[in-house]
Amino acid sequence: MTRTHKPLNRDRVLTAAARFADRNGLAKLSMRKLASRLGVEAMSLYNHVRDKDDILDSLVDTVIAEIELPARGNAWKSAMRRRAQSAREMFKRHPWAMSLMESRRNPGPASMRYYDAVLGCLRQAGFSIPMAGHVFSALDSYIYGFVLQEQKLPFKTSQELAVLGDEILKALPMEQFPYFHEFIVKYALQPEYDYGKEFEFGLDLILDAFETRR
Amino acid sequence: MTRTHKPLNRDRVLTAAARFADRNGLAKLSMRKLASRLGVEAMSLYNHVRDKDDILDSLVDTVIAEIELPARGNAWKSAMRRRAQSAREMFKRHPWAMSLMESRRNPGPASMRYYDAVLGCLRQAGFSIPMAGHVFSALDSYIYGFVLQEQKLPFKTSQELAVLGDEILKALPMEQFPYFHEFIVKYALQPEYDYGKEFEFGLDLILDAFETRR
DNA sequence: ACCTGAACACCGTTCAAGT
DNA sequence: ACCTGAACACCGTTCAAGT
Repeated sequence: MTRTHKPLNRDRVLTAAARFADRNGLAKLSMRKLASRLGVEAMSLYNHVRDKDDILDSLVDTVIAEIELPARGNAWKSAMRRRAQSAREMFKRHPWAMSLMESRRNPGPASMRYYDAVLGCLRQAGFSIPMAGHVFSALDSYIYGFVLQEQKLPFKTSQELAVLGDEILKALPMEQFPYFHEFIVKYALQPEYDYGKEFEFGLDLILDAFETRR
Repeated sequence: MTRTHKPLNRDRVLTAAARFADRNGLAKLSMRKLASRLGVEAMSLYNHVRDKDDILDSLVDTVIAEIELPARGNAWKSAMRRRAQSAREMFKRHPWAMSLMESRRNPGPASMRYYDAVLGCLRQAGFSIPMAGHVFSALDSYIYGFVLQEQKLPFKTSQELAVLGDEILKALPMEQFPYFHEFIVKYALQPEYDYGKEFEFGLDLILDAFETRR
């Protein structure tokens, strides 16, 4: 509305874009709306970023920079566990980041620092180069895949799940889906069930399996 | 162009949508273009599907139906390995499916059959309900995450990688990224390197780890 | 150097009107 | 029952014109 007199720059555009996505979701982010957030017309943005893809590519790198790098000298397992948790928390703060990582394939400087730090931690822990590649691939696949599944769940808490319970069971006749039905009734609908806890289980399973192959 | 005289129906709309996405990518799929593919105006589609979201939700289910279900009575490990490979092949045929799975959270009938078959295989192999949940979560996280990473690579073959090699190394100064640089030069740029092979390694690692916990 | 108005080539969707 | 023209409220992006 009222003209801001601060000069616009690339960084202000990018942080505004991230804030907008945090609040409204990636789908609603448009050049026009982003510009109006900044008190400017859409066309002005093109003085500071190449195009919308440029913004999206940069957002990926910004978000990767938020992942805690493995600390030097820490035991490899706890360093990897911390990094996995940190990545998962980042995706919780920025749910739009997952869909973005998928489509963007131009790694920025933060991504490269991240790759280097992880490989360095593993190499110093005594893994061979190929084995470090195996650990990296398996761990990152697990982390990304878990977050993806977690985000796909139609509920966030066990309370939300309980509310959905009846509806779910109606769509899930026991004769047709005996095992799925059993799983939901006897396990997932119990108050102590929390899908989020699965994360640690699979993570430690993979870490332990690699410890024996170090 | 020339009017088709076959009557339009929901199924024809959906298969046309899948074909269009296979050929042109999901980003280019619009109601208008899809309609013109079917020899019709965009507005006609709304007689057969609720809206574009309806099409996308249904595509997810269609694509899940292409994943081979674990065969009854097979050993659980080979059944799970086959299903993992089958899922990965499906994502190769339909690269757009991954980004779709992420945003859609309404499981259709094929998804439910899939969940039931996997849980059934694990239960019959002697896993407890919670342990079956662990296996399912860890395995699916790994599969989805791996496919996601594989799709993110900017190259498909080791030849493509070799072509990119110089460019990659230019962006990867050894002083700044010693471990990443080492990894690329000594390992990933070797002609026998194939990221796709990592899939089996991590998959078997997880399967073996669960075998000892059965 | 930075911003903008007008324009272009697109979107998804609604609705009244046609057959 | 199915299809369509016109319309509405949007998109990303270019370009010449303004300061």
